[in-house]
Amino acid sequence: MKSDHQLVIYNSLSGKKEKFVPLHEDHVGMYVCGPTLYSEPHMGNMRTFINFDFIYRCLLYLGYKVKYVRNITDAGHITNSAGQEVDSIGSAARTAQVQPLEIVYTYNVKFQELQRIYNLMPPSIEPAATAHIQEQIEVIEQIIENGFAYVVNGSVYFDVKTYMQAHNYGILSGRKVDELEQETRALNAQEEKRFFADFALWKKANPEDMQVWRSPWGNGNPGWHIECTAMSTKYLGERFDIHGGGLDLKFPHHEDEIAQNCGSFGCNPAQYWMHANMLNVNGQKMSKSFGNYFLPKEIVEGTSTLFTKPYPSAVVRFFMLQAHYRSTLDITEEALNASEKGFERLMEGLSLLEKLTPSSSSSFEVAKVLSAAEAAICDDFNAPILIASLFDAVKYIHAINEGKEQLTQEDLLRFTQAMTTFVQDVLGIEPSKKEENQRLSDVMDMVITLRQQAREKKDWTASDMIRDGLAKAGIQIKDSKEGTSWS
RNA sequence: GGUCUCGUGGCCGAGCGGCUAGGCACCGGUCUGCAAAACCGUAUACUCCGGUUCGAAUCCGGACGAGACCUCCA
Repeated sequence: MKSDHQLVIYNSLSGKKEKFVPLHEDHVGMYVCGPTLYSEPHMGNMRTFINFDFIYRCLLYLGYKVKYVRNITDAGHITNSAGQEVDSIGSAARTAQVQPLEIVYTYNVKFQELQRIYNLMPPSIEPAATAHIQEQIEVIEQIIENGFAYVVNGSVYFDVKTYMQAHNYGILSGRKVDELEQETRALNAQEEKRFFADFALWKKANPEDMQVWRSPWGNGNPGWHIECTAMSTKYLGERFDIHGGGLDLKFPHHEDEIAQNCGSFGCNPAQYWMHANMLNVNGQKMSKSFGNYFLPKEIVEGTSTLFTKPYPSAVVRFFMLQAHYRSTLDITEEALNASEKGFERLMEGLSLLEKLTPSSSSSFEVAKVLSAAEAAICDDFNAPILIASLFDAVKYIHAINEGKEQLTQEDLLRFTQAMTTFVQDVLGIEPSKKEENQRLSDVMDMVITLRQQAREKKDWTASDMIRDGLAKAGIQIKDSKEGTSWS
């Protein structure tokens, strides 16, 4: 445990930055809402997962023992814009003419692959909703017993009006239910609900449902919000430290989670609620309904029509971390290119660091240069500031290389370790792996030698022909004092 | 319509009352046969109008603009 830090976290519940004090010293329980596996997660989804992966890594860096739970939604009734119940997984299964579990399995495999591509650390536990139906039923039973839910025709609804007499519905989202009431006039069509704001805990099965579970109220499906309550409670307890998710889940999903937790166990599940902001494309939230979304694999493979070339996943990840998690981020080709250049500068600085020659004394304090980096982490996981401080460090690396600054062997080692930790462990950026193709590299050695010979003979026509020819093949020649290299 | 957030230099994006954020692009320099690359350096900003303050991008009020949520969404 790093003793000399004070982590501050922006708590959505209070709307303020607060000192982070875990419930159990040195331990952190964190729950993050994961993907619904009825389609492939898009880039916006990935931003949220990348942000919480970064937060997870920061907590580990600070020395906490973190239990990180991120669920997988593979069941659950949802309501669409027309007010009808739609089982998104079920309908995807019907469209594809396969069983729901096949849908879930297919996309789960893809999601796991994306986690590897984007270098997400695996959570401690990745529980699936379908494996916790019994736990969900038990929570619902508890809510009914406490008088905050009612059964209608094989379905169970959360009783928001009764709940409001004892608790604050809207504590997270700041919504006043009375205001909502006026706006939702057409709502009385919802026959079973007593009150428009009531939400389903359990939904009676429809004849066409492909996934159905038994319950004390008959066959049916769990409501959308209850799985998170059941699983967070099972793995982290009735009360834990951090609950995270995308900003768009704040209402109703997280608000209802709080209601369910209070309604069953009498407490808000999380001390700190954290919300990651959206990824924008063309100034709008990336969303299927806007048609401005692309897949995390498309940007890596260069198959998205939005971009003219592929970008390595590490560059995309780096780009995302150059914005704070609470800010919206606009993704454009121009911005991505800027990040790519910066990424390479950072990476080259890092590899130069390993080649530096030590001196007999140090001309600056390594700890001082990197204190900004740790301070940034502690200030609500400020990744952009962290990155800025690493670029400052890169300046020092070059200064050492040019003999303007010196470090002893010991300090150099310290510097290298710290930089590697920040870049690889905290930011989760792996140096881009160059394909080590021995044959190509042998050929290139020869080509470069030929060009060098031509240059020595001042045969510029030949040397430029080689250079231009290589450029056409996508290989860039870099001349420097130390010799010629390529990439 | 209601609730909320935001408006920073050519672009992305930090900042949360006084101190150069950072990256990219631009421009200048070093290097170079030329170029590229690399490195160094300079410049450019806080939507508008009021107010508070010795001092405001930063706080308050208003205008305009953008976005999110209110319905599935990371």
